[in-house]
Amino acid sequence: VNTRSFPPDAQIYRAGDPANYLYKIVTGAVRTSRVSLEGRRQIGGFFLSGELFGLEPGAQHIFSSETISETHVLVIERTGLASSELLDLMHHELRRAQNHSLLLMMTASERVATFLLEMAERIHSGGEVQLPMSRLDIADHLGLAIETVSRTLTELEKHSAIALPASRRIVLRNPAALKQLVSGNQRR
Amino acid sequence: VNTRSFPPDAQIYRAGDPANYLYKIVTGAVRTSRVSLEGRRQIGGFFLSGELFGLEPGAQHIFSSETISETHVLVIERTGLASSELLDLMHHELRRAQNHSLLLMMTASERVATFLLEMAERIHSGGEVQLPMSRLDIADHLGLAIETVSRTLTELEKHSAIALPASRRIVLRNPAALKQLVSGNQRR
DNA sequence: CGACGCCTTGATAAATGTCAAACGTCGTGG
DNA sequence: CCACGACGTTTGACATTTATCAAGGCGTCG
Repeated sequence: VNTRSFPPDAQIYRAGDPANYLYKIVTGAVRTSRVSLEGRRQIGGFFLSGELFGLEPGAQHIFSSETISETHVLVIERTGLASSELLDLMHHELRRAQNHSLLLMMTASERVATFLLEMAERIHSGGEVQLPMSRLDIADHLGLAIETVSRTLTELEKHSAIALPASRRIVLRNPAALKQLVSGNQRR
Repeated sequence: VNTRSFPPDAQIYRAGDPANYLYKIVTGAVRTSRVSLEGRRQIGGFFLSGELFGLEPGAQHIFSSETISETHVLVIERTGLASSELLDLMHHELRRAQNHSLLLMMTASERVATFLLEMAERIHSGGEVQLPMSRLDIADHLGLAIETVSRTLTELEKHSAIALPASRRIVLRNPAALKQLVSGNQRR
């Protein structure tokens, strides 16, 4: 169990690298990504303080991973983990991937609302979310154009579901409205 | 290790049921599905002869599973599997889920082409695919409207990438063109 | 102050969804 | 044997959503 530090936008591992290590974030934020044949970038997930990433099916990484901000990680040898632990982590990843698929079948505002609620939950900083990632990162995670993400956010602000004191600070003014949006009970 | 048979459109297990068993298809075809809060149906995957399904994160099923045609399965107790086997299966599922996410970020024709190529590979019946599932099933798997799936198929037929001797029989007349489509090198 | 990166906004085009109708196939019953 | 009806599929017209292209604003850091 070793520790390492990375500046912003540094690559921690690349797709194709052997997947021998897991990483636990001490401070900072990380995204995993891959570029499809068509040239589209997919962001598999975002990982925040206290979260674990780097676990992948097979011996090699399919996704690359890059830091978003300056990041300190604990490096954990995969071989040092009991298979029951591995199984648990795999469960978690699988569920994440399945939910991501579901998310990608939603409309733009549903995706954005879902994303915000999830982020708020994971950051648990009382109604206000400080996003580490750029709009483009969010767009590539949600499968939307960056302009659509931006427009959707201002739309949510207009309906006073959220407030945007700064572009990366988001106040969940009305989480219930967001949840309702996710449940699709209202069409606009 | 037991064996069971189901008529078409029978439910094998439901979301929420304890996930104590895996199923190996002897003959037939199965789909796993769930319905989101918004009422959209998502089909997680299709499973064909020889394939294994029913493995899910956690103790309960998240997806339901239904037969598509008459189906015979081998029922396998999860507890009877070595954790290394479980891990392998989980790997496989995880990769499937990740690829599904990628698919859902593609355009309609890319999704359909990808789907056809994958099906052809799994059925390996020499250039011709006999699809067990309905257009609606395909649509709910690809995250498209049924009409879009239908239109895309006739479009592919017009470009003589495929032939449609019957609605559920598809001849891959030009797999290279399909692959090219998937790689996004041509816009229409 | 100025330049750069990121974000937003606007105008327009393209893709996809929705609603509706027609078509084909297949099985049933007259 | 044929007519009918049910169901899945296709096609058409149109509405809506989202992407694309282009410009402008805003904040930060030199």
